[in-house]
Amino acid sequence: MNPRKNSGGTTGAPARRQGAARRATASGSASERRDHLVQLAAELFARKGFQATTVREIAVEAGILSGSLYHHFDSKESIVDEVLTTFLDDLVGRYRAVLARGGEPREVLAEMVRTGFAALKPHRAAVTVMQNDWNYLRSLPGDRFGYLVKAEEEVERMWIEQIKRGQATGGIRPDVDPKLTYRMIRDTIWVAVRWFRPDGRLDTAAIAEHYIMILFDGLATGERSSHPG
Amino acid sequence: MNPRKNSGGTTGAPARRQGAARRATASGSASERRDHLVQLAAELFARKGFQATTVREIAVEAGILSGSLYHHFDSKESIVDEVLTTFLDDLVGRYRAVLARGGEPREVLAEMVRTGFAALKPHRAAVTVMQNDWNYLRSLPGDRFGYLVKAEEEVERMWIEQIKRGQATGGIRPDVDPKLTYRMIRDTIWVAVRWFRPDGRLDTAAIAEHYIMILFDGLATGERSSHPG
DNA sequence: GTCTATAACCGGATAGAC
DNA sequence: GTCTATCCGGTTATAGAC
Repeated sequence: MNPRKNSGGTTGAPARRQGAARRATASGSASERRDHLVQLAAELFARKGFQATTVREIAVEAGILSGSLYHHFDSKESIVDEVLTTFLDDLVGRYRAVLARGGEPREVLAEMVRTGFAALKPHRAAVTVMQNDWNYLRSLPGDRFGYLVKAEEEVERMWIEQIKRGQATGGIRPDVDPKLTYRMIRDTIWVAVRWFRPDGRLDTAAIAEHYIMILFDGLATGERSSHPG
Repeated sequence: MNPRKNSGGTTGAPARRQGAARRATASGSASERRDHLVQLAAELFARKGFQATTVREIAVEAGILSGSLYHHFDSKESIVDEVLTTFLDDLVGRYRAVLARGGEPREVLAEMVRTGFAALKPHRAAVTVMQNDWNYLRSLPGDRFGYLVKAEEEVERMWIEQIKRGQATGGIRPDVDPKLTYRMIRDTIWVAVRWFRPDGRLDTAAIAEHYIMILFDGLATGERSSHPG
């Protein structure tokens, strides 16, 4: 069996690339070819949805026939698996780096917001797939995509810890619910992939600063607690 | 042809129920039956996604066979069409009512936020379908779902007008981008359907007030412009 | 590494009996 | 209004030639 094939099953993200001691072959390595195929598939999954994208379409996009795809991948699922894992590994790594740098909770949170928005551009397709097809992929028999939940839980702990730390040390107002606040921040970042355009009026950095401004200082002018309700 | 069937095509939402002069039949009217089927289908669409839900599953849920469904509906698409239209008609009507009451822009915006969150409970399935399958449905040939865009555009104009009015009259800070701000508010509301549970710790009213607090006053303690960055 | 050919299956939709 | 029976096309995946 081709060692690069993802046999999936019960193994989570950590076990995935045991064959990943990829020799750097002369040029146009097999792993580059594979990554290219994954990228093509990701774009199609993002545009049409995972289920609505056929392996034939992926193959046509790559200039081969559908049967040939199975030389590279076990199944259609293993392709989307690789799309999502690549994104999550990168994101979690970046969050860890932000936390490792330390600092005031409010600064750390702002930096995490910037990290999230910054991921929209390089991982646009993967984020879209995660947004649209997360429910479906999780519902598949077996826990092939259980690592999605594991990664989400780790990220949630990171955010909530900073929010609570900010409340304890005084930078964050104590009367907000940490978990609810985390969810709203998270959702606001990732759902932006629906309207964000790389060539649009605002880049992800500008969007991040705009959101950080509203998130910390609010929309209202004048004194606090002057909002209606 | 059965007048209750939605032949879809180019007609938008307003033209839909020309046959809707439903006689109130004795009991368990045909329209009630139909609405029940739509509701069952909506739950399945929300849980598994539109494409992953088969007409056979919908039929089984209703205790009939798949062929029998076609006595009530033209197609699977016409079912999801009805799910979304019912929701959008209700939502747009409620927004219009809020605007008709008038008031300070900040009060109006807060009331619109409350209106959105309040819709999560009665329209949970429809909102989920809109979130997950909007892209796919829009991509279908023909503009069968063009009314989705029309309704979204009307709602966008409503929000942005209030934000701009607030900036002009002084209640909303002038240095935020109205369109960007609208998108973030909109997304924060609707994406909450992913984690909102009707029997959970917080009801939609509490979630709305929590969000309104952060949205207008911000997360930070102390003076303005003290945020990092 | 790709192609040809095809297996095995499942999807939406229809026609007509009852 | 529902059932029976079925059509027809599309889907993933496989086997073996080149």
